[in-house]
Amino acid sequence: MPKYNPAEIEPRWQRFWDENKTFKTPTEVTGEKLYALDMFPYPSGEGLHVGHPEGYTATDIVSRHARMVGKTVLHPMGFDAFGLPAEEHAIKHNASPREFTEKNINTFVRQLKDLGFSYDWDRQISTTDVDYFKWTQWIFLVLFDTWFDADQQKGRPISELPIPTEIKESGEDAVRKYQDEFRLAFESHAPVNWCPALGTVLANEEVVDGLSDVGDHPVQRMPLRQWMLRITAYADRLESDLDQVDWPEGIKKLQCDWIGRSTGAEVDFFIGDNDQFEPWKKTRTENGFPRNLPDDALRVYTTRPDTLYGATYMVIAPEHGAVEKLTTTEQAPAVKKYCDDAAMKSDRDRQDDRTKKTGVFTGSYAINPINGQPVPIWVADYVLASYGTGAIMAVPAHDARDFEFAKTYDLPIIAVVLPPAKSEIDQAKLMAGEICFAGVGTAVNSEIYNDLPTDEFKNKIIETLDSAAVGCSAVNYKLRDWLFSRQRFWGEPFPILHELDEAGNRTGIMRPVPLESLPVDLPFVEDFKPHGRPEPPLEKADDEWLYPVIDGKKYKRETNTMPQWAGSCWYYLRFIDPDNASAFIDPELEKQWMPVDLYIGGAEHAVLHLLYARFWHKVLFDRGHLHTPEPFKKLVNQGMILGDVEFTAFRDTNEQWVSAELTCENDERKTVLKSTGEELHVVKLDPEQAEKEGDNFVLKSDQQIRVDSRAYKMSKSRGNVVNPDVIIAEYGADSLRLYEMFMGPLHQSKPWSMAGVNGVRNFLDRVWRMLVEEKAEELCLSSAVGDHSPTDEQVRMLHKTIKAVSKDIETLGFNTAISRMMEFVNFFTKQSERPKSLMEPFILLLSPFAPHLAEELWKLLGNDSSLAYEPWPKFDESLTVDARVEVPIQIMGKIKSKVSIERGKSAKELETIALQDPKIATLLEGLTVRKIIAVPDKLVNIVAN
RNA sequence: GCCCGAGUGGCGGAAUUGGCAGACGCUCAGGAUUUAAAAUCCUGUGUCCUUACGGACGUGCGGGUUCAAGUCCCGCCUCGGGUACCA
Repeated sequence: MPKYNPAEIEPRWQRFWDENKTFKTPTEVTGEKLYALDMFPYPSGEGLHVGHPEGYTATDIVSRHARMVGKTVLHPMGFDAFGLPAEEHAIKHNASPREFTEKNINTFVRQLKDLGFSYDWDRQISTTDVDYFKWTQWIFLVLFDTWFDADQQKGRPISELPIPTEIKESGEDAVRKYQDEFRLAFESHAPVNWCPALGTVLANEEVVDGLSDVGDHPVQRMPLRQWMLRITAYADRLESDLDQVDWPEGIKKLQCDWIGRSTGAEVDFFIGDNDQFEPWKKTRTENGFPRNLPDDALRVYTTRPDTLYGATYMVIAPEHGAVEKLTTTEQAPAVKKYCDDAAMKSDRDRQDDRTKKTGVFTGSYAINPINGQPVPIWVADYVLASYGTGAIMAVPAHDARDFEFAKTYDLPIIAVVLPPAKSEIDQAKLMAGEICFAGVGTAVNSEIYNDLPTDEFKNKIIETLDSAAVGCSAVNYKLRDWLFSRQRFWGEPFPILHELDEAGNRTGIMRPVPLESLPVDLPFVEDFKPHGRPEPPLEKADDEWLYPVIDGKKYKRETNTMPQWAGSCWYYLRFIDPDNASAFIDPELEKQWMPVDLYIGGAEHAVLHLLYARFWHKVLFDRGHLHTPEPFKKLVNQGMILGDVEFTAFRDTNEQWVSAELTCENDERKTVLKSTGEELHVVKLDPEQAEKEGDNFVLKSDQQIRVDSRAYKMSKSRGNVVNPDVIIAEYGADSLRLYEMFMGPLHQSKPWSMAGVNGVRNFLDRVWRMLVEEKAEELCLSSAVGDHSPTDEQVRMLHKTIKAVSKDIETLGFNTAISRMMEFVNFFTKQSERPKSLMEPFILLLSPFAPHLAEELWKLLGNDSSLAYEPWPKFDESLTVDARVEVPIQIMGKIKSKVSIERGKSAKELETIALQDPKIATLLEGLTVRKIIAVPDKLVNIVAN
């Protein structure tokens, strides 16, 4: 009994593809190329999750389709394998992170092959391969060798950096140190996330709400020598080049917001005696606006220079360099205490305190350059040292934070912007300082600028400030430079040597490891357990590794390692030329294949990975190593696959049911009674126990009790994780692929449903039976399939299907493509004659979606080679439309009748046909026809009363 | 708070430029086949009224534009995601 048996078919075809290298990338691109890329996975110990194959199936369908339309396809897969979990595992089990990682990669490869993806496995790479990270280190050295020329907006070799004469005269070391200040990769003393409980430093992404992602321990900020990458230099290009790519608008916006470009002005407030203000202004006008701020002024950044007349006080960050200088002796103890407290505060505490504003008066005043008014200077932690100039002019009438602060400390509030007339803001309250208005409007209380609209005012006042040399227009970004080092073992070592003096101390001179000495491999380290101090584990390497001697000089290797992002910043380039031993990529191949045409992955990488990769790409582009300014032409984010829908009900301590709308979640994520906070039992219901009542679900046994119905994110703790291995074993890989595509639109998140998997399996069974004689002893074609000449109707069915499926693959509308194929099968299983000439093209249509089954049936239809490169079926437009159409006839927009007519009737003819329709004629009796709208082949609407 | 995204049957979801709401699948019900079951095949399945013929209502809510609105405009509500003192 030859039943559809994926467990037998699928491994057989996977072996066939493997042995015949069916999906090996051609060495030459002929005709059009397609580079279809998945965001490569982190090979976790848990193995593949059903979320992975969603995007992978999508790119696989696109790739398989592209091969059939004659494109040359690059479709690779690799692994982003550095990272904390492997290191943690190694510490716990006293094992090697490399072995653990390799084991996990093997599992992933096995699982991916089980799904029948058409990857070119000869190009498999892992970021942990020594041959791979050799080039990651090389790219780091490119960054190290590059400075950003702001005038040309371009990264250039450090050797081209203009050196001031006085530096040049001070000798070679001075020049090297000067250059070091401009490199895109540079050292700095930055605060890091130090977690005392875990005894380790954490990456930002491992800190959630000021607590460690693992174990919820508090995290402190402490300064440490770190490597930084000057991504801020590329902020403008990273923002403006988004115009060149075909990405979802939402993702572009996320990146823009993350870059956070804002325009405004820097303004200097004079610090000194009142009678010195006029002379100061005069000197300024004469000497111009100083690039480096002199001691006699406090510089602020504002996006609203138009509110300068409303600045009633100033605030500097507790970490601001001028705090001490500005603090009067009288205020010194209070200010010192405040700043010390702020430094001690963990991020968590700062978050908790965010709602209430605190601060302390320094005792000094600054003079507003526009009106000569003295304003008090405060210190407060709601101003960040790391943004703008670390100081602000506070305009409480027009900024919510300043308003709150002014109310707390009873500072004056002066309104200087009137809201537009149609606004609902209460003007009287605004003028009285009772409310705050942050929008735009027209100026008031601003002397000669009164009545100017905000925008005009801004431009005018920047001009004024500029000509008086007390301010200038300025741009700021939320984007910070990228903290690029980690104090971990399992990452790429930096290819940097620090020169040591006789005593073994760093001289401050750095030397890149030369290309011929790359890669710098990870040394053997006995034990990389955290030891309570934030020193990198590589400090424990033996002296031979740690202290190389070159040309008689002793060096110490850099012992920080790169973050996990490093390897994923350029892997898409290496896939093009994975075995190149002499370069990171062959320039000719790069020209052939770049950019990536389609890039699919999760939205969790919308900002960081995509921004970092674009940054590296631009640096490599500037330095002439690449020919495209952007790496990823089209980007699609797949939605999240949630667990099966769950029904939950709640019981109180007396075992009484509590209706869902009376409950809420408390801070500890426990479900409690809204009114009393009493903790409730959460009861998972069988779907049978719930039923729909109005807009909600209720208990069948007590319809007064509302229950919760929703799908949750899959998680181990919730126990709703679906393992792809299990689905493949039970339904087959083709069913899993098809189901994940059939669930809904690719970009949308959607709940898993086992019944749905069964549904698509049913469809594949029907495909099988459409062609296979199930009752026969041996595998053979169904008697219905043969060399019949097809009927018109059958031909139309095929051509309609080809058209729809082809279009849907192009727009990535896989769910509707599948439903069209279902319609085809539903139609033909009812036909007693199924012409082979129509069955063959159908199998080709199905093949990108369910490749194993398609290959099997293709062979059964008498073909002896793989269908992977068969030409994609073509359709004839004229054969996709029916000769007759059914046209609804409406009266006043309501359908009253339908007529079947020949396609292509004119509006005039339609009108006549509609009025002659007996049913319509009866209904129109006694009514006056006012107007008839007839849309050919669509509908007729009669307006009558 | 702010910024995105989404609300369509019991469920997942379909619906070129406004033009037959509910394609396709699941679920459920009935029937055929079968000694029986599984499998398969057929029929039905938005809500309400009606014995029926048929009719009324219906795309989160309230308004509007239009011959015609799931689709366009205005005002809300709910859910999901992101982000958080960025001046």
